[in-house]
Amino acid sequence: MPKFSVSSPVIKRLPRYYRFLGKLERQNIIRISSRELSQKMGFTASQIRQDLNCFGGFGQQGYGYNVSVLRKSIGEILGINAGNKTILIGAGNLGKAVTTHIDFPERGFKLIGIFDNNSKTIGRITAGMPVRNIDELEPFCRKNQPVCAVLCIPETAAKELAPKLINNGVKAFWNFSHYDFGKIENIIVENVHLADSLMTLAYGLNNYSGDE
Amino acid sequence: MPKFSVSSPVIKRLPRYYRFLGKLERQNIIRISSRELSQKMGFTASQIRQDLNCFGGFGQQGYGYNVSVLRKSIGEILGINAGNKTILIGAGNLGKAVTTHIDFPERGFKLIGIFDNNSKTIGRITAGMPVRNIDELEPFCRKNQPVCAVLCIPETAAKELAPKLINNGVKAFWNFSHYDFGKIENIIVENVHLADSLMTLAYGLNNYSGDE
DNA sequence: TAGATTGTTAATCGATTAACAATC
DNA sequence: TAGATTGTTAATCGATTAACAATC
Repeated sequence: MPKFSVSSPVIKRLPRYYRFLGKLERQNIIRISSRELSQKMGFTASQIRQDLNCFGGFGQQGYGYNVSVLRKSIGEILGINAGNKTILIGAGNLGKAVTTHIDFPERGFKLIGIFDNNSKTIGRITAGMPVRNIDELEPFCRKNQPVCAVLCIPETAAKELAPKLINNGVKAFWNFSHYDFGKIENIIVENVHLADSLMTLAYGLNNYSGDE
Repeated sequence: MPKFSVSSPVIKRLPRYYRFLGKLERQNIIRISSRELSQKMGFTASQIRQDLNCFGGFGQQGYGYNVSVLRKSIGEILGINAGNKTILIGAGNLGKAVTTHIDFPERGFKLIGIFDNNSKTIGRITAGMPVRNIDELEPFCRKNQPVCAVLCIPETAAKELAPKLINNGVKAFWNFSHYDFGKIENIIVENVHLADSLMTLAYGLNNYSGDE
């Protein structure tokens, strides 16, 4: 649907639009103009119209945008209904939190397996399924063909497992580890560097907050 | 130290530099040129030199940069030793994971209190301290003056608590909730929208991965 | 129809990259 | 000194904003 390759700043804004439109929908707001939406979201109206027009004309001159139609459209663009088969590796504190905190189906993913190497954790029921032994990882992949892996493991483990997963057909990684994938053809990686985020906050706190 | 207000893309790269320099240090690498570092990190050498020169000349012509000096300098710029007093609100799965997974002192923060409203959670020892009743939040703030709050709570709770925390002198928020702070004078907010991150990955998976 | 607001083109702004003189 | 590599200025690139004709 996109006219051509859409720039990454635009794509990163799509979930935000989706979220805000959801809020509007829950407030029973039927239509909204780019100007009203811009005020609510802190973007410019121009940017909103530019962004949306990367994917086609969702609005109507003189009227604006239909909230629920627009939300549904953005959901489709994002692939919210794709149900991409996904495994999660590392059922420690972080892995468990991700598993319980994120509504995978709602975001376009289907969690089909959880793995860990810790004998205390293996077998425990998490998100309705038993944590599997990491030894079963490759056979499991061959059989069930997950396309996405969530990495809640240390850097060293990620470094070791990533090539194996790629070999077994995994195309996308949600990477919470410090392992650096670099650029790999046809593989997409979304890094979540929580510590980096916190350090950015430290910078702000020490340089911009308060009376300066 | 910064010559003048440094742009946000630069600041967001600082933790990454810090992290990579740490790796180099552990490999006992003493010096590195911007070109070598650029190859390792996937930036251009030009960008690295530009970025660093926002804060002063850390290098030496003909030599490059001293790894550990540069790392230490970036750490100081980020405020890694500031020990900003911090409270965490919401000791559910996500809050617990953040508490255990993030090394706060290492990032410039000192965790001094954890709060929840769930009677099952209150009193439980987490990160070496008891989870406090949310009712104690304001008195605690008045007494202990935290400058930073980590919000691992739902949007509604964040909406209610944010103004109270600001009133009590909190200057910085690490916000895992969907609550939208907007722009507030002298208050800095670092949002972590995990679901947004995952949806970005969905987009990539459905549009760029594989043979397209 | 007149008013409103989009879709889209053009102008601006900022960030990245290239180039090179300064200098270790 | 000669070679290497920075610090910094200038050129390019891309993203955001402004403007306006198209149109509901």
